[in-house]
Amino acid sequence: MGKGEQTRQVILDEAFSLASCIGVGGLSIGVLADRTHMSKSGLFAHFGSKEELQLAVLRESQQRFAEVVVRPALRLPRGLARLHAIVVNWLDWTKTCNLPGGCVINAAAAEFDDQPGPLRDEVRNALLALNRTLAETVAKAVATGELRSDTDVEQFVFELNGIYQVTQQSRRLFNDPDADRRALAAFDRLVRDYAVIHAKE
Amino acid sequence: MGKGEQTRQVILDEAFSLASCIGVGGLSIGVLADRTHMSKSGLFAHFGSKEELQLAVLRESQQRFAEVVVRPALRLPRGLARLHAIVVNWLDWTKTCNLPGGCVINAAAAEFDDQPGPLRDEVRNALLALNRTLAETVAKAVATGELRSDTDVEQFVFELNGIYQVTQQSRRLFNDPDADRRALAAFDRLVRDYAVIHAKE
DNA sequence: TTCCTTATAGAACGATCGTTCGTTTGTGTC
DNA sequence: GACACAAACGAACGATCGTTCTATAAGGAA
Repeated sequence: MGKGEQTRQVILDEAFSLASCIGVGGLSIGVLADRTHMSKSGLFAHFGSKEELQLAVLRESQQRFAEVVVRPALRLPRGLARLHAIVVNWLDWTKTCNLPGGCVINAAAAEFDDQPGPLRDEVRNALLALNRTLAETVAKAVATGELRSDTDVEQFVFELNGIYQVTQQSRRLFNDPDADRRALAAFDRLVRDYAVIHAKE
Repeated sequence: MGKGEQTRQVILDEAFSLASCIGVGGLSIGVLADRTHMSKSGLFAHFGSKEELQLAVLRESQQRFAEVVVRPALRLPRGLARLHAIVVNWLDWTKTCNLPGGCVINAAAAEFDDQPGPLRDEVRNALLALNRTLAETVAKAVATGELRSDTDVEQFVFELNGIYQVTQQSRRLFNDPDADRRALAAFDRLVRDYAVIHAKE
């Protein structure tokens, strides 16, 4: 890895955790230059524009998410076991990665949902891809016979997203110590309602 | 109402709908002055600081929320009917009010959850108050015998918040035409799971 | 070492930020 | 109409924003 790639990665690391706290929109070249002990122009040259820097941060976030949340779960057998692993990794990934201020993309989703442009597109595509992954995982749990065959997969994913978002808010804004427990309880209720009934009595 | 109060309200109206699109943190005195056809200093004098303006917007949002979401529902009998009304009003209130870019406070929650200060406190208190209202409403549905007596009220409210947040995201970021339907389906599933079983067979 | 490329620094640009100040305009009261 | 007070303006402040330019320093291949 050349010198350029190397420092670019250092910048991205810093931008990543900074954006976690103040949002992708709140990133500033000057502040980032200070934190990395570089000149503004030197840092700027690596990206060409502020927007490109922001996009790079969003792509970095996607990459780490795939490595930390999705990939480890792929080693488990398809079905509920894998789905459960993804959900747990998902809920914990802000702790696993260097995300002192919560998921970058999720915050960016609320920030840019009304501002058309490349940033909104990037966020949108990232979350659409995540939903697709979740949908496939749920569909496999239907295929294995663990979830009912008439399961509304899209609805299932919809509700999963709700659980994730309220958990983030409860943790970050309310400092609710029960957030994780409640999230898992909501997930259990979701799975139970869609689960195949094995025995009648 | 004196002249001062009058223009202050004009400013707040504009700031309110602007903040809906770009966030409370993205508000700027200059832009707001242009939109209201005032000078920066003239507008500034009404609030004394930018932060005070932002706080005023958040308080304005709380007031409108109470009028549009909670109050109309209080005319319905306590219990599931009232809870249902609140949820429906809640999901629709960005359409009812002048909120082209979604709920101001909810966006601010994601924006300030990592930045200590008066703004975070205001958002936090607003959402805590909402959760308290929701909890009381759910508790009354338990009291009327419509929901099971062992209902975990906090869990119920937790999941309600999840439904609200994912609905906002689905509508604003994904332009999902099914968002409202899915939200109501999730709410129905929530109520059904906690409802008292009337007949056994 | 030599040479070319890449990476970083430094200074400056125009724009916008929130804020302050002094002045002018407007409103309401005696 | 005169007066007191509130409201709005216009100009300017220092700071920071993203960006551009030119020049210096470092890196890597021959």
